[in-house]
Amino acid sequence: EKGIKPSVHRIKIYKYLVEKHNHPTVDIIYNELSESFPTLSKTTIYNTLYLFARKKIVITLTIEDGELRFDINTKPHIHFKCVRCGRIYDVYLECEIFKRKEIEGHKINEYRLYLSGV
Amino acid sequence: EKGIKPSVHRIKIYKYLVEKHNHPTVDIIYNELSESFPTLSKTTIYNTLYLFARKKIVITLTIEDGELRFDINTKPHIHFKCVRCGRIYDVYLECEIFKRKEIEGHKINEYRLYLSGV
DNA sequence: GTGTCTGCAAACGATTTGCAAATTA
DNA sequence: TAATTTGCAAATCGTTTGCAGACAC
Repeated sequence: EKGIKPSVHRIKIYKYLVEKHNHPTVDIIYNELSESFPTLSKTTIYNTLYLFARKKIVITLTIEDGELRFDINTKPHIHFKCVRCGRIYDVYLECEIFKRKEIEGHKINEYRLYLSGV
Repeated sequence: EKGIKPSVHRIKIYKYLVEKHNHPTVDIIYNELSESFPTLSKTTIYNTLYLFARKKIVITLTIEDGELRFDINTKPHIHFKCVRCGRIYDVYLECEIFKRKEIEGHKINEYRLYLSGV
């Protein structure tokens, strides 16, 4: 996978991201995976996720202040957080502003749109 | 100001936000204000900013992961961060998606759009 | 065997809390 | 005076680092 050695831990974390495609924090992954895999450490999850992020296998999100999450879906899209159930959903909507490469003469590299509601 | 007692510290911090209208972190405020006001503590800045946020005098931003910033401009608008100079600019652009109150049957309370570029 | 991966434990930095002293009404 | 605000110091939490042992080629 893009120049990453497939260790047991990395495969486990990768599969978790693909199968759940929730938008987990490090803690969520740790809590869920360590049940079936008790020796897994948080350090390894950090290592792996930041490795994935560097290799552009995942993107990072901060929808709510101070909550870092990871998304295996690297295509540009919008995130919607339900304030009632807490889940995060991917939304694909056209928005003409996202197609612009510059605004008022300034180059734009990246768009992040977060929505919240019910 | 909306049911907040105007102590010396609170006024100082409020004026800072209005005059600079940068989008400071707690540390930025602390570093700049403590020069002219050496006894000011970070605790007070936290207290004051969270008080302002509760009273909706400021909004909070997290453009980059793990960096909490505060904005005295509570009107809905877009934030643009220049990756070269690090400054954050307010952008007012029409975007038809922002006017929608619901998407695919789900109510939307809040839109946050962050841009980065040069 | 060499280099990489893992995970404990300690370090770290931002934020929060407890509480006593200072301030304000 | 009574209630609120301030700020030090300690606690806490998420994240990072150092390093030694385990693992993979």
